[in-house]
Amino acid sequence: MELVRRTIERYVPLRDTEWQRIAPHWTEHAFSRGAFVSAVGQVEQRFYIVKSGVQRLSFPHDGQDICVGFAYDGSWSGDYASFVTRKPGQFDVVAITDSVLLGIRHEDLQRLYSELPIMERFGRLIMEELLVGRGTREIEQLSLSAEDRYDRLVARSPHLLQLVPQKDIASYLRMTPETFSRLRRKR
Amino acid sequence: MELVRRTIERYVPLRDTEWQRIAPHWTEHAFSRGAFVSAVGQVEQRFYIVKSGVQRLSFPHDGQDICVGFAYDGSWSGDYASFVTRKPGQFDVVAITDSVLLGIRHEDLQRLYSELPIMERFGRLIMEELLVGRGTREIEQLSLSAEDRYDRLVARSPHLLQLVPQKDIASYLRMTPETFSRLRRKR
DNA sequence: AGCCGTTCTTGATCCATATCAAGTGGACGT
DNA sequence: ACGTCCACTTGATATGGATCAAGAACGGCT
Repeated sequence: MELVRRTIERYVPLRDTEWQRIAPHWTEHAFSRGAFVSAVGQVEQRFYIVKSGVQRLSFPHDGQDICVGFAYDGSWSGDYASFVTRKPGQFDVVAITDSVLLGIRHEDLQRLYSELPIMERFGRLIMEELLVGRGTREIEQLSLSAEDRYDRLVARSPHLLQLVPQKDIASYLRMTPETFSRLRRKR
Repeated sequence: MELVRRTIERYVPLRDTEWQRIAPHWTEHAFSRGAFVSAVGQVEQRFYIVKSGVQRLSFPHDGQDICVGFAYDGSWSGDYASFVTRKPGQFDVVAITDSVLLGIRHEDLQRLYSELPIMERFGRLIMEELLVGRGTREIEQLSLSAEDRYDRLVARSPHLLQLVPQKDIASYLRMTPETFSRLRRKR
C-alpha cells in the first residue's frame, strides 16, 4: 500500500490527512498466470498500479490476439479507456505471470476527485502522461523498422524477453511468430 | 470567444464569475493555408480550439510527412505532447486551409488550474477524451485492412475528402497515394 | 488566359512479410 | 517418467501493397 502513496507522490505532494482519505479505497488483487484482469465487453471496474507481475494488453482479431502493450512493476494496468468511459472495453488484460495489483474503484476515485483537488490534479497528470506515451509509441511504430523496434524493446525492457512468450512480443512488434523467429536467428 | 465557453461547458458547468476569470486568457490566431501552427523541435506555446479551418498533425520521416491526425471545427489543435511536457515537440501542425484558432498559453492555463478546481477537472476530462480517441484509432489501424480503413473514413468523415489533399489522407490511412487512388476507383 | 509545379491516375513489376505445412523441443500435470 | 499440449523453428509458396514510371488533370500565380 505504501507503493500507492509513493506512486501518487511522484505526481503531487500529499499531506498525511489527505493520504488517510485516499488509502482506504485501494485494495490488493492477486491474479494467477493466465487470469483475466479485464476482458473485452466488460466495463473496467478499477484503475490499477502493478505491485508485481507482468500483464498483457491486447484485443482479439480473427481468432488472434493483437498485443498493444505490457504493464509491469510500478506502471499502470487495466483498460483505461473503459474505466474512463464506463463503457464495455475493447481490450483484454491478461496476467502473463502471477501478478498482484493495487486497484481503486471508479466511484471511489470520482469521490476523491471531488473531495480532494490534489487528486483531481493527480488524475490529470496521469492522463497527460499516458497520452504523451501513446504519442511517442505511435511515432516509434510508424518510423522504426521491426528490427529497430525489437532493439528498442530489448534496450528498454530486457526483462520482458524472459517473462513474455515470444508470440506476444511478435504480435506487439506487428509481425507473425515465424517472422520474429527468423529475425532472431539473424542475430 | 463564445465558442471557448461553449466548448468548456461541454465538459464542466461554468458560473459567470468563473468564465470572467477564464475568458481574458484566450486569444485568436489566424493562419493562412500552408502556415505552421507548430513545428518539430519547438515547444508548443498554446493549446488551441479550432474556430475554423483544417489542420494536419504529422511528423517527418525520410523526407516524407507521416500524417497522424486532422483537427477541424470544434476540435482541439496543436502539439499536445509538447504543450504538456514543455519539451521540443516531435510533430508539425500545418494549416491545410486558412484557419482561425483560439489559444491559451501554458502558463495561463496552469494558473487557471490552480485557481479554479473546475478547470483542473476540465483539463483531466480533455486528456481522458484524447486518450480514449487514441486507443480507438490504434485498434482500427491494427485490425482493419487498407480497404476497410478507407471505407471507415469515408463513412465517418466524408467532409475530409473535400478539404484535405488525398496524399495526406493516404498517409493518414497508412498507404501510398497510388493505393489510395486505386481504392477510390473501385467504388 | 496561360504557364508551371504539384497532385492524381493508371499500368507494370517487385518484395517483404504473411500464410501454409511439417517437424522439434520444452513445460506441466498426473 | 510419460504423454499431451503449446510454443517455437524451418522451409515452400502466395500476396497485398510498395515502388517505379509516365501521362493527365488540377490549381495557384503573374
